Amino acid sequence: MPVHRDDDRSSLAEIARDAGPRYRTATEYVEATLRAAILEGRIAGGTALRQEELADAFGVSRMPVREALRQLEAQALVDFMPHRGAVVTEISADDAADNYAIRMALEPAAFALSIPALTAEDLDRGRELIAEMDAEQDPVRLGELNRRFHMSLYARAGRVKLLALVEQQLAAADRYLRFHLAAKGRDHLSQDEHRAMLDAAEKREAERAIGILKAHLEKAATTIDEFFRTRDRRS
Amino acid sequence: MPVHRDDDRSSLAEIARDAGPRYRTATEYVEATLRAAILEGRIAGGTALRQEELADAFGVSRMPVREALRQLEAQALVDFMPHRGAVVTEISADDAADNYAIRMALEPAAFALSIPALTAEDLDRGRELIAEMDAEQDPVRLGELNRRFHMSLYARAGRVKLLALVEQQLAAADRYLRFHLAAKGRDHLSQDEHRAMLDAAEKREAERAIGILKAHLEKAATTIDEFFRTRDRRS
DNA sequence: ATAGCGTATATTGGATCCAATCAACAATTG
DNA sequence: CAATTGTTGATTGGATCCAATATACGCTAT
Repeated sequence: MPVHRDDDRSSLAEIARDAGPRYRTATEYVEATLRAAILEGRIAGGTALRQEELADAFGVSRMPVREALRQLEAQALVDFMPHRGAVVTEISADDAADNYAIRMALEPAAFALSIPALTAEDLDRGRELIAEMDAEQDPVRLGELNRRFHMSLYARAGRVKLLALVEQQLAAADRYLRFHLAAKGRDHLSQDEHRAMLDAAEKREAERAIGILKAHLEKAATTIDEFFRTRDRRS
Repeated sequence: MPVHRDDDRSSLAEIARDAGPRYRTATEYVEATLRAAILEGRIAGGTALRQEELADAFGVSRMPVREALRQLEAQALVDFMPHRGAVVTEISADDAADNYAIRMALEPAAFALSIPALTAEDLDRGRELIAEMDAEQDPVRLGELNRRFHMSLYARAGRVKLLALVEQQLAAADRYLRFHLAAKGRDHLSQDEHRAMLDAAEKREAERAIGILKAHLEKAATTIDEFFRTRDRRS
């Protein structure tokens, strides 16, 4: 009988972890992959999602595709029309405004709850993420880093559902990141404000930190709104 | 050939409307019915939802049931465990706190956007709903009226996704209404505050209106939290 | 010529069937 | 006797098949 040393458990855990996320069901796999593709802008708004086509592409039958589409519908990433199928929801100036209205309501609330309980580790993680963003070129990775930075600020809010909602809205905002980069250029991603938020949070100056966050979001909302306005005027 | 008079259209529209919501797919039907049952507290948290059982009860096959459960999962009303099935999410003091944290972030924001644009019709509708609530005994109907009253205040916010999210959270709050009524008794449902909010909104005193709303939500959150604390202490 | 109606085809919605997985219990081994 | 390993029954996940519906096109009648 083999002795159960602690080493066994930890090395096994490492091996399992390095194997990467393993989808336990086909539905899970399709849903996660499709969602990422939509959020990263690899599937444009308005695209019709044919069940059979997706099934072939993913190497599964139509059924897990259908269940995945249902979940994406509930996340407002696809529109379902009975007997007409699923269509990737369109993005627009109006939708962006909605997204920012929601974020401007939720994120300051989460930040306020989190600030008093933030640890040194949280703040360090935030600083690391800022540094990574400075070096990153790929817009998709940039979006992920930005999302994780914001979440690191809210990590100690202690309200799981609130945080889940915030994360979902942050992910939805990724669909607009490309426009933000197109309008502003990649160096000007408000890293100063990110640093200022961290600084204020570290000093537990909640009012100031939240004020910067609000201004940060407001600015981003304005940038994207202007981008859409000038673009739509051209057509 | 029959002449198309305007009367035809209006009377037909009436008939169709009176016929009630007609579900175009079995999935829609199952999803709406199940969601209502969960939110109204007719299915307790922790209940395992067997697919075959539900299929028999609704007179459909397991497939529309599965798709409906997927959507409810995305709405955080059921928990899915691979190969173990769906379970109605548990309610708790913590979950209630989450729900109120989200509502306290979203609803004041929606109210602020809506107040300047509220019409006389909106305000009248609000008054009607308050009157109906005074007369209503059934807690389920009471929850629906309360939800519709709040939504009438936010109706002109002009942000569809924000409003959809608010409505979803208001519906989720219905699961706690029974506790609220148990703790406070049905006459004391803060109708004074409802009236005060309407009054302030009518006079376009945004600050005051929003202040009352925040206090209103805070009070409700405290009531439910106390209820859970005393109940859990008994066990 | 055009509005309305009927038909054909593609696509989705739903049902049934089979395979995979989990939980509980029995058996076995040290 | 305890812990692990098979084994069995119930339940979910996935595949295939059939039915229902929407869109496009062609036809007819005024």
